[in-house]
Amino acid sequence: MRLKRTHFIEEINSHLIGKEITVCGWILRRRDHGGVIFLDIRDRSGILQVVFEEGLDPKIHALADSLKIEYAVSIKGILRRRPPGMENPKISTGEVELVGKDLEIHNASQTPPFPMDEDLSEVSEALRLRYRYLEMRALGGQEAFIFRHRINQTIRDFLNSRGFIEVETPYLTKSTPEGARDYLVPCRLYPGKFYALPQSPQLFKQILMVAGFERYYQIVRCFRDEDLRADRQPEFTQLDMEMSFITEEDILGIVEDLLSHLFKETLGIELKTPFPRLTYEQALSLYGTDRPDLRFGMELKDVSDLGGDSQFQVFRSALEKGGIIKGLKAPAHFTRKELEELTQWAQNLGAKGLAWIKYQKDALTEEKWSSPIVKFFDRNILSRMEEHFELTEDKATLFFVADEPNITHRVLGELRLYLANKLSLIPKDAFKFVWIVDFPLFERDENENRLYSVHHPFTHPKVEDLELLDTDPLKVRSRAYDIVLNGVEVGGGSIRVHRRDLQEKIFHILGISKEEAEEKFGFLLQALDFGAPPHGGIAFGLDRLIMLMLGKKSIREVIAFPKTQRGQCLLTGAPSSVKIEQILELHLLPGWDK
RNA sequence: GGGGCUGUAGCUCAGCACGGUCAGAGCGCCUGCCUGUCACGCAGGAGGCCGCGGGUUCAAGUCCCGUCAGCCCCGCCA
Repeated sequence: MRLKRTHFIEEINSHLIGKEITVCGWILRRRDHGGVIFLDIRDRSGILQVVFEEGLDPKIHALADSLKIEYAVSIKGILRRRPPGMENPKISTGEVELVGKDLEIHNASQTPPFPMDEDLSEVSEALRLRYRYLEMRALGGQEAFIFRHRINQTIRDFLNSRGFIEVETPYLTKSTPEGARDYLVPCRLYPGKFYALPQSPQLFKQILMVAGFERYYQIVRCFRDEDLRADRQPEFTQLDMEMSFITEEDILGIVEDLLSHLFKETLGIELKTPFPRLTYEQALSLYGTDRPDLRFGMELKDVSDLGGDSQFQVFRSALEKGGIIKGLKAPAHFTRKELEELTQWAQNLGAKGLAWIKYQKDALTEEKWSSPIVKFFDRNILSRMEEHFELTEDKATLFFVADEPNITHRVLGELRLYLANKLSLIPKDAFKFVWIVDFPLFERDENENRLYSVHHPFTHPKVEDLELLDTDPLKVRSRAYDIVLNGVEVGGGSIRVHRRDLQEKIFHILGISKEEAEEKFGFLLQALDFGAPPHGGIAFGLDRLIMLMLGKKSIREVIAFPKTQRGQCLLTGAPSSVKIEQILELHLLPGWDK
C-alpha cells in the first residue's frame, strides 16, 4: 500500500481544487479516447472521474491503459475544475475531476458476472447470492445494509436513553417442547445429548427480569427449522425487549415511541400515535385475519340476517348448520370469466362457493342488480343490502361466503387482499400499524385433541378470565399483543406469568406433566419462586420490519448472506458434508465410537 | 409432503402451442483506432451440452416422462 487515501470521495468538492489528493477504490467505468483516458473510480461513498493524459505522463497513462472494470486501485493526482460545459450533474463530484499523476494497482479483477453500474433487480437472485460481495460492491448494493445499520443504531440509542440494558443470551441452549422445530447441535462431551439453537431468548429474558435488570433488550439472532418463505429465514433477527413492574400499556406506549422515533429518524416519516387497536375478535370479524392490512378499507360485513331472510337455499342451510354469511364490496365489475376464476380460487381455499351480485347505480340500460342469485332476494332485502354496504359508487360487486366462521373469514380475508391488489387499491409508501389484542390463550389441536398456547405457555391470562381456566379454558383471553404493519406480523409479546402456581396450572392445562415441566422448565419455575416481579415484553422481526420500511419484497434483500428457499447458502455452499471423524467424535453413530 | 412459475451465450431475454434456415438479439467481453468523454464513439472478432437423464420420431431448445436447481404459495412457523 504505497498510496494511502487522503479523502473519501464524498468529501471531495470544489474547495479542494488545486490540492493533491489520493483516492482509493474500484474502477467502475472507463472511457478510453486513446490519448486521454477517463476512469470513474468508486469507493463506498461516491464516484469520481479521473483523467489520465498521455501528454502529461506517458508512463502513467500506459499503466492506466491496462486498468479494467473492478480493479482495486489508489490514484494520486491534482483535483481540478472541469472545463466549462463538461460538468456531470449526475454525480456529487461532477464539477471536478482528478488529474491522475500516480497510480497503484492493488489487484486485478475478473470480468464481473453481472453489470456493476446498473440496477441489479433484473439479475437472477441465485447469481447475486453466489457473488453477494460483488452485488454489494455494485452501485447501490450497500444501501439496504447501511439502512439496517442505522436502524440498529437508532434502536440502541433510543432504548439506551430509556434505561434499557442490552444483555447477550446463549445460542447454545436447551431444546424446549412446542413451538417450531429446533436446530440441534450435537454435544461432544455428553454422548447422545444436544444443545438447541434458540427460537427466541424468551426464557432467558424472563430470568433477567427475575434477576432485577428491569429493562432489557437485545438485537439477537433466532433459529427455527421450518420451511422458508419470502419473509422467513431459518436464522433471523429479533429486537427482543422485556420490562418489569409494568402493564400492557407501558409496553405498547414505549413501542409506539420507539417506532415513531425510528420512522422519523430513518425515513423522515411521522407516524400517528397511538396506533389503532383491534381485538382478535374484531380483526377476524372485520378483516378475516389476525394480521389485517389497514392500508385500505373493504371491511367484511356480516349479512347473516339478510341471507336468512332470502330464499337462497345455500345461505339458509349454511345458517342452519351454525355458519355465518359475510360479504365484501369491491368497487368494480368483473367479467364472467374473472368471476368463474375467483369462484374456483375461493373453492381452493376451502369455500363451497363464492356468491356475487353486480351492482350498477344508474341503471338506465342495465339492471341495477344482476347475478344468478339475485332472484332469491326481494326488493326489501336488496335495499337493506344497499344500505349495509354503503353502495355509493356507480359500479360495485358484492362477494359472499356462507360457511362456518373459520372458512368464511379465511376466504373473504384472502379475497380482500387479492382484490385490493388486483384493483390497485393499496396505496404505495403507506405505513399502517395496528395492535391486535385480546388473543385467546389456548387453541385446540384438532388432530391430537389437546390444547396449545396461541402465543406461548408463559403468557399471562387476562385477570378477569382466570376463573375460566378451570371451567372453559378455550374462552380464556390472554394478555398478549401482536403488532401488524401493512398486513405483516412484525412483532408480538405478552405480559408473562410471574407466579409459580399459575405457571404450573397452565402447564397442566397444556397437558405437560409435572415431571416434564420440572425437567424442561424447572429452572424457570424455581426462579419464579424467588420474588419474580410482574413483567412482560415484546419481540420484533427486525428483518421483516426493515424489509417493509424499504419496500422490499423479500427478507433476503435486507439480510447480508441469506439462505435460499431450500436452506442453502449459495456463497459458501452450506450445508455441506463433514468428515467421518467429526461425526464419530460427536457420537452421532451410536456404537461406532467405542 | 403438495400446487404453480422459471431454466437457451458472461448478463437479460426471443425462439417452444405449429418438430425440419433455429443457434438469435441487446448489453458485456476481446483486438484495433480515437485528447473531453461520462451508459463515449467507430471498425473487426470470439463466445452455446438450449439445466441434466431418458423416451417418441427419419429429425427434438421445440413433444412426452423423470430429475436437479431458483422463485412464489399451501401445510409447517408456541
